[in-house]
Amino acid sequence: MNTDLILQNVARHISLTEAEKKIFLSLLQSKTVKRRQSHLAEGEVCVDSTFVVQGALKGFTVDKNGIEHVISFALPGWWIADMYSFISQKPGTLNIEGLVDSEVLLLSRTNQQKLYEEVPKFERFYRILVENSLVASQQRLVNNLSLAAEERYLHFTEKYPSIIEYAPQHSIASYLGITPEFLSKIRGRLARKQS
Amino acid sequence: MNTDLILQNVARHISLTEAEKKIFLSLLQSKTVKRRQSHLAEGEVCVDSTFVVQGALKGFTVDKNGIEHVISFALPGWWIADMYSFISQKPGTLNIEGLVDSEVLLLSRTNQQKLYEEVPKFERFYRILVENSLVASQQRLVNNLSLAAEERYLHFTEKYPSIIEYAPQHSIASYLGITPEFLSKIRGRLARKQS
DNA sequence: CGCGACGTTGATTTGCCTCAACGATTGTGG
DNA sequence: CCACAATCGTTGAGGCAAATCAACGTCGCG
Repeated sequence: MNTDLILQNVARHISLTEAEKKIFLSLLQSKTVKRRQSHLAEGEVCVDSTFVVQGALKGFTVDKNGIEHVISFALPGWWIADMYSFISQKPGTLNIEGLVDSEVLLLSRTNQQKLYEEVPKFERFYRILVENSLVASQQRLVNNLSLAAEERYLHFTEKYPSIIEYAPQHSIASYLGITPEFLSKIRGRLARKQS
Repeated sequence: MNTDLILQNVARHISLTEAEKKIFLSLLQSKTVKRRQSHLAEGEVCVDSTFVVQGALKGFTVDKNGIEHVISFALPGWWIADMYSFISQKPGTLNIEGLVDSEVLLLSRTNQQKLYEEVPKFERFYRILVENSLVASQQRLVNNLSLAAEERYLHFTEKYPSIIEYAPQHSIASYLGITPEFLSKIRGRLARKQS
């Protein structure tokens, strides 16, 4: 189990003694998620919060017409979960699967609660984590409401250049809220402009 | 200062002793925000997290074409802030103003930090609060990506019937991500269908 | 009263979608 | 190691949901 990245991630917001680190790590479970393999499926309860050590995942919902809507990507150092389901421990609507073969660490809801009790500092850690997610989510909302598709794409490539290396183009289109065909046309236009 | 509602709000997630309640309340400040009065303006640092006791507020950004985009409403019992600015204490992009004459309570960032130190339970309280906001924000993203304007409007009226009593129609249109004209047409269509 | 904010309605335009066809890769079973 | 299917991106023609623009009626308020 490669724990460097996650300890580093935690250390950005709270500092732990060696004993606390040990407790934390003992509550984690490691897993590999292969490319295209489902890690969480719609209708299941999201038992674990997932930390990506290596590789890349995507989280998405499927609407009544069978269309995928990518809600989030997760790269090394990022957390991903169906927050609604994870918090309520009721069946959720999110699917999570590997974009490439990946290494992840799991913290179950039960273990998270244990962690809060044994090392209360983690309340702060997760508060900050969730605060940052909220800021990002709201920013994305604003972008979707106020920018045209082409601008959203340019923002995206600037903000998350590394995702482009992992995610197929149609997943990026889905994340941006447009069809793959239309993203292709945007890219064509931009490439022509460039030259 | 009417503190019943906010103590009730806190009690939903953590329980406080009388002494802790006293500390908490001593860190709050009360204020009235009149209809159409700005409570927070773009470019300012969001010093306070705002709890609505009575009335209603809206939070919105203004894009480069001068178009308002309503990010959130806040009714009695709800919190509102420019999360990005509040957390980082850097100038933000959100505007907040009264939809009607309102009573609010303010918790400044400094006092919040004090609160975390003096009553660590509040770390948990705000974690849960932010978790719920995040779930709502993500759900809204999904809706915007997967539903047509009419469906979004129907969802909205079902989920937030009370907002309709306070917010003018063009603010609701903005929240839904459509123009006021188009919302008017949707409502016309629905009314005709109804009868 | 008269002005500004608000909602409505219609004509026209447009950003993005749908559908369909096609090449280039990838991967998989025989 | 090859044939074949599946996945992925591209391109074009046509269509639709929602935007834009403009005109108008109503209401509340200084």
